[in-house]
This record gives sequence, C-alpha cells and structure tokens, in this order.
Amino acid sequence: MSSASTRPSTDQAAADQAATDQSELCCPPLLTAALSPAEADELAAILKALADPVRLRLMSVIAASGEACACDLPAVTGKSQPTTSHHLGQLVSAGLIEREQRGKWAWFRVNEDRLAAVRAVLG
Amino acid sequence: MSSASTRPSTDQAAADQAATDQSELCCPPLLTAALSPAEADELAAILKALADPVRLRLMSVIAASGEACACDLPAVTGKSQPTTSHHLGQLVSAGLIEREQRGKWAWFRVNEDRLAAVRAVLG
DNA sequence: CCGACAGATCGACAAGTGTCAATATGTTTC
DNA sequence: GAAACATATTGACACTTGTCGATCTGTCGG
Repeated sequence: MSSASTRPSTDQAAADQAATDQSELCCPPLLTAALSPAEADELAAILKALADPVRLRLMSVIAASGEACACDLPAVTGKSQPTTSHHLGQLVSAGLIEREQRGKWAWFRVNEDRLAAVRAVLG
Repeated sequence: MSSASTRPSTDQAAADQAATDQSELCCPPLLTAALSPAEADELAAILKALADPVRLRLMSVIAASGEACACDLPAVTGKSQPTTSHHLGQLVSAGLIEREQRGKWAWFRVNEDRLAAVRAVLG
C-alpha cells in the first residue's frame, strides 16, 4: 500500500526548508549587524525563491485574489503546467505560499507573515 | 586628462540597470496588484542581486560599518579578490550599494533608499 | 618613468536553474 | 473498478551563475 494516503504531499524536502517556523526567519536586520554564513545561506534561499519573474507574478496574482487554484495558473504565467507546478513548489518550500487540497484542485494563498518577516530582515 | 576625475566609475552597464532612478523601483506592492511581466522582470533582477549568501554578507558588513574598503572584503567573504569584485559589481549594478574611489582604494556603502524601496514593494 | 599595489576584466569550468514533453500519482465520477 | 481530470515528478536540455587563475588597467610613491 502506498504511504501517501494520509498526507497530500509536501513532506520531504519542502519541510526541511520551510517548516522551521514559517513566520520566524533567521537573521537580524540586514543593516544592523553582519550576517553569519549560515544566516546568509538561509536568507538567500528564501530570497532566491522570490527572485524570479514567474514566481513574483504568481505571488502577486495569488495575493490579489486572496487565493488561487493551480488550474488557472499556467494561463497566468504563460508557462506549461509542469513548469508552473515547479515554481509553485519552490514558493511552498520557501514558506512563501501555502497549499491546500480541495477535492482534486490545489489552492494556494500567500503566507503574509513570512513575507513580512523577509521585509523586516531587509530593514 | 583622464575621464575619471569627475566620476568614480560605474558608468556603463551599471547605469543600464541601476540608474533608472535608484530609489524609485518599479512596481505596486506585491500583495495589492498583479505584476506585469515587465515589472516582474525588473523586480526579479534586483532580488536576484540580493539572493546570494556572499552578497548578503557583503551588504550586512558594509552596512554595519557604514562603509567598507574593497581591500578588506575578500577576507570577509572568504572568496578570491576577483570573485568578491564580481559580487560587488552585481550589487552596484542593482543599485543596492554605491562605489566611491578614494585614492587607490574603492569604498562602498549601502544605498538605503534602494533597499527601503525593495522592502516597500514586498509589502 | 618605474616598480608596487588595488581592483576590474577575461577565459574557462563546474554547478545550478528554468523549461518542456512524457509519465506517474492522486481524486472524482460513473 | 475504469475512465477522466488535476497536479506532481522525472528526464533531458539549454542557459545562467559562482568561482578561480591569469591578465589588464589604473593609482600612488619614489
């Protein structure tokens, strides 16, 4: 029997990066103290997830609607379904959006706390 | 006379990306309206410049000291002089730091307005 | 001028990333 | 259960990026 009956997905590598605490980040404000290499790695990983035009548009579209169905997003990005799914996975792994399965559709919404934390670190 | 008497440097490719306005970014706040592809490209370019552990540490070290001499930075990053120079160039091109030539040394300081603009867009 | 030094640029290479078509997994309906 | 559909995963590929050693450019001191 398969092991995927109780949980939707998102349980392996995603958890490693995202599930540290979701809203709590890593570092002191960038302008006030030198980052350690480890802190810099962690913050860079999150910023990397944001630093892509397709993912930025996904973030803004999801946020503008409050939530969005994955089924509509390939049309928004102009990319294929696998590519769009890949980008959504990146954002989920970084804790920037959250995924919810509703029937056969996957819905996403922005984790505003996480984004606020990023903003705070850049202060 | 040399052309470097009135301006330090930073006049070629740097200007293309950075000197649009320095403190004025591109986009409406990420959470309030869907970004156009062009806006997303521009914002992604700036975030990409930030989304690297070496460059984040450079930012934080420069900010913590107010300013920093390039001569000290390879020791900070643990990377070679050309690599460190490359990262500094990326940050300058993105408008996140500014370069000033003093004698034979190059000094850098953080463009806080630019960083504040990035923070605002993530709001 | 010339030697010494700071920093940028070049060329090359390994590693990472975005992309898609094909396929697999999971969910609903009949 | 089988067919249909939504999404994730895989494999492959081109392109980008971080890195270094070597070299070039520019600046200072004698």
